[in-house]
Amino acid sequence: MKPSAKAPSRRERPLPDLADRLRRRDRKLTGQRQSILNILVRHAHPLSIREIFAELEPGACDLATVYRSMHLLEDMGLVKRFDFGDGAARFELLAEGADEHHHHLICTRCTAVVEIGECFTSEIEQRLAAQNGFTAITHRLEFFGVCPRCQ
Amino acid sequence: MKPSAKAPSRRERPLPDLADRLRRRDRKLTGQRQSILNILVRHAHPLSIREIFAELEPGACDLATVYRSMHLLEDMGLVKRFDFGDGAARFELLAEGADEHHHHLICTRCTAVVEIGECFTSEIEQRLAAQNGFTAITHRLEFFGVCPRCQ
DNA sequence: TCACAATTGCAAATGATTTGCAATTAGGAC
DNA sequence: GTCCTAATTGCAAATCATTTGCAATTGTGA
Repeated sequence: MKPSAKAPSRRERPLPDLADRLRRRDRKLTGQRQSILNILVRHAHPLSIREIFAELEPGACDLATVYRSMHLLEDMGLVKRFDFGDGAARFELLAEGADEHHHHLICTRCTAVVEIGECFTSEIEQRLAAQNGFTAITHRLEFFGVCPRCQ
Repeated sequence: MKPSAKAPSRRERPLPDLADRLRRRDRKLTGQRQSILNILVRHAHPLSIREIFAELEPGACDLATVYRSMHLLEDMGLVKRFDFGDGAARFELLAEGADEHHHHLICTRCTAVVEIGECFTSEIEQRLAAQNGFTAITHRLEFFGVCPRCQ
């Protein structure tokens, strides 16, 4: 491994309680995890693994470690995974505790993303659950179109 | 190739106008395409490539050909592609001309699929388009949950 | 300062899907 | 029915995203 090759810039510790949340689960606060989170903090939009990896300082973190970290962060509820249908998962940082359920409007040409705060399907979910005997219903909803700049 | 090794059963020509639709585009009505379509006709639910391939008579059609055929059928508007988020595309036959816009309720345990005829997002689409200057808006919406049998 | 589980890098393995290429074939023309 | 040619196919190798085995390394609590 290359432990000390990690961090030039020193503005780590993105989420104030990050260390605690990790510790609570017997996980370690490693340099690579901090680097990844810093990148997520700087971007409001969903990032693909490859985008995250590209922003990491060269040698800061292995690609496999990014994948593993995203799984961990997802399990911990720190990030939310999105699937825009292009074969690559995207991740967005979730604020502490907040549920942050929302959707996206994605440009099919340039992949620009507009966040849509509202969600209009909860009643529908209830009804579907009742009608079909399903439980634990969730949904995935994304909108696609051509953004103003790409028209 | 194994041309004559194709078809034991002889109830081909699934869609009455299939040949015409293909011809119109300078495409050929091959045995493998008929076999694939026959399978789709027999199943009302979205099938993955692997499921389609498994139902083909052994040696009837190469896996690569199934992939290529699904692209062709999709381009021709004969099938609709779905993404349930498990990394494998699914395809469902579309009836002639019909738009058939609909969604699914998928069991996260056994992958059972319930078709949901209604779609409730058109007004929302309109609004999103107007608010964000997007055009050609479409959406992907799937529900997930645990079906009665898996609870 | 220690011990040990958690973590990481690296490389190889997966799994879905695509593609190059030479051989084959469907379908229109004669 | 026979030809001709572009469309199609099988096969194998190539991609791409993601995962995993393993030995070396490092946070962390004691």
